[in-house]
Amino acid sequence: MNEDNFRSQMKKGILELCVLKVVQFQECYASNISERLKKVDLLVVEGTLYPLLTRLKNAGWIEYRWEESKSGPPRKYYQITEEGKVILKKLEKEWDALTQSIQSLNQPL
Amino acid sequence: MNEDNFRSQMKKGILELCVLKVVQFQECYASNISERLKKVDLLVVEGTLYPLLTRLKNAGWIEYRWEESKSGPPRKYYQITEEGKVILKKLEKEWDALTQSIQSLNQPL
DNA sequence: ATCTAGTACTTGGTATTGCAAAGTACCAAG
DNA sequence: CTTGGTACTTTGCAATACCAAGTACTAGAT
Repeated sequence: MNEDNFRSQMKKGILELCVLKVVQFQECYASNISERLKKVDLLVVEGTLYPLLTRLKNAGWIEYRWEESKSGPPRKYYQITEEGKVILKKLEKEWDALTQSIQSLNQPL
Repeated sequence: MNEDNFRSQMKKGILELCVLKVVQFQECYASNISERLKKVDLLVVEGTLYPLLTRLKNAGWIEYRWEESKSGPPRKYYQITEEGKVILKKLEKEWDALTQSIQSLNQPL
């Protein structure tokens, strides 16, 4: 056990929430999302982000359209679906509840 | 992907923090910890808690002493170590930073 | 004494998922 | 046509939460 890996471990399971939060406002492709998360010190590497986006898409929470790029191959621009918006609200509630729970452990019994 | 498992997924990686928070105040054995976490809806089952306690002990963040019990086998009473207290402070800072990061995703760009 | 129930701890297997690394594919500039 | 940049994909590994079964000890009932 190593505290240096702790942030990475903590991220497990909340990255879905973070990605949904990012794409809820506007269409993004992977690099947009990656940059946005990087700005808030939630670095996600390709090997994590792309499979995650695929899982979210297969779950029907996000969808994408192809768009040509001037500088390279076409990009998948993701947007949140109506179902995704519902899920996002649920996940945000769960997140708030979790932070409350942990907060409550700051005092004995 | 299924939102019902989300809370379980979110817990990944933060249970160490929760257990350290619980044992920082007083010696506990596994059932004490389990009950405390259950009260704040952070249910942890045996198969998760016991290996977790072993990992924390092997990392030197907690230690235990045996104590006889009137109703059953002896119990391992865990307490936090000095090193554990240092780690706990670090993890709490990481946790605060993480919640700040996620909070900041609640508005566009 | 032996059996049963309750408690405490341990162990083996599975599924999930973040990550590293390698691979594929497309485009533009030299 | 080669090189470099960008975008997406795939494979394998490691960590770990969970489930399920198992071990071990004590106390009380039969």
